[in-house]
Amino acid sequence: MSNVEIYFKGLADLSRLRIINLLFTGELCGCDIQYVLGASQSNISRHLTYLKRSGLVADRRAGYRIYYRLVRDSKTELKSLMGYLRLALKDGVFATDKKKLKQAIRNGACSVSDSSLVASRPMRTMAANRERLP
Amino acid sequence: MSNVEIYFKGLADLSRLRIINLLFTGELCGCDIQYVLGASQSNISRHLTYLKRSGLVADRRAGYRIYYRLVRDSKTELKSLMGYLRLALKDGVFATDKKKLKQAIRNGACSVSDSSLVASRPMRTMAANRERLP
DNA sequence: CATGTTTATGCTTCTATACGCATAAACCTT
DNA sequence: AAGGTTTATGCGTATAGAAGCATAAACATG
Repeated sequence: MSNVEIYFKGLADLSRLRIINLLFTGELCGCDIQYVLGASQSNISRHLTYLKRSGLVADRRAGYRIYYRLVRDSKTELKSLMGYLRLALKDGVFATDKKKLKQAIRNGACSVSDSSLVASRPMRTMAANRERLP
Repeated sequence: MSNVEIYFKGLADLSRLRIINLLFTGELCGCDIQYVLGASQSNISRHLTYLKRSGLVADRRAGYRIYYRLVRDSKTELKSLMGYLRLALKDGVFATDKKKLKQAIRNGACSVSDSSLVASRPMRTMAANRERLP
């Protein structure tokens, strides 16, 4: 399959677009993504696997967490696609998702975009996320 | 569904990407698209319907032919997406498809990008297309 | 009106994918 | 080693999309 086709197949799903939208904020661990989307753990995991397979998302392990991020490819092609996404993901669910994420981070979610802050911030667990649920 | 999602679902298919690629050349009628992709008529028709529903392609009728074209939306968002596509669709099938199309047009396919040429060019039918097939 | 050209659609089949549930796997802390 | 947190995966099911075949619909010309 051509890159283009792979990218589009990866992006042709609302949940995955919502994840991409969140990742524009910075690196996130799976549990925070799960919290914002309000979906099941296996669901989120599968979508993240799909996005990795498509070459749009990369990850790194840190302890028992895995942090996901948008790939920073230097190729013009991918940059252009990301540029479009940044433009296009802004209304509706995408906006409310971002608000929800920021709120969660203020309340001490596990993810931080600036990894130098990790040590100085309280570590919140998934249980803590669950407590934030309505 | 958000626009983004609709666009990506519309583009998450190789045949439809190949069609978009051809339409960058200009307006095309269904039979020439069919000839280049080498697919069945109903197949092409369905993909074109899908692309129209997604808001990526527009059409106009001229006699018993229908000419399809990329939408020329002034919104930055869609322009950005089209910009990406123009960048990304260039290798592999996309390149050979374009060659095949140009060849077909030289040989007198029904489609012309410049409608002012219509009168002065011989009208070729789908039967003519079939004759060009191997 | 009869015939030919192009496009659309109803129907069926096949495949891909999304989701939930349960369980495994990787890693941590104590 | 034991128990807790996060992530991955196997399995079954439901749904969406893609393709082929036949047929209808829209339009033209003679």
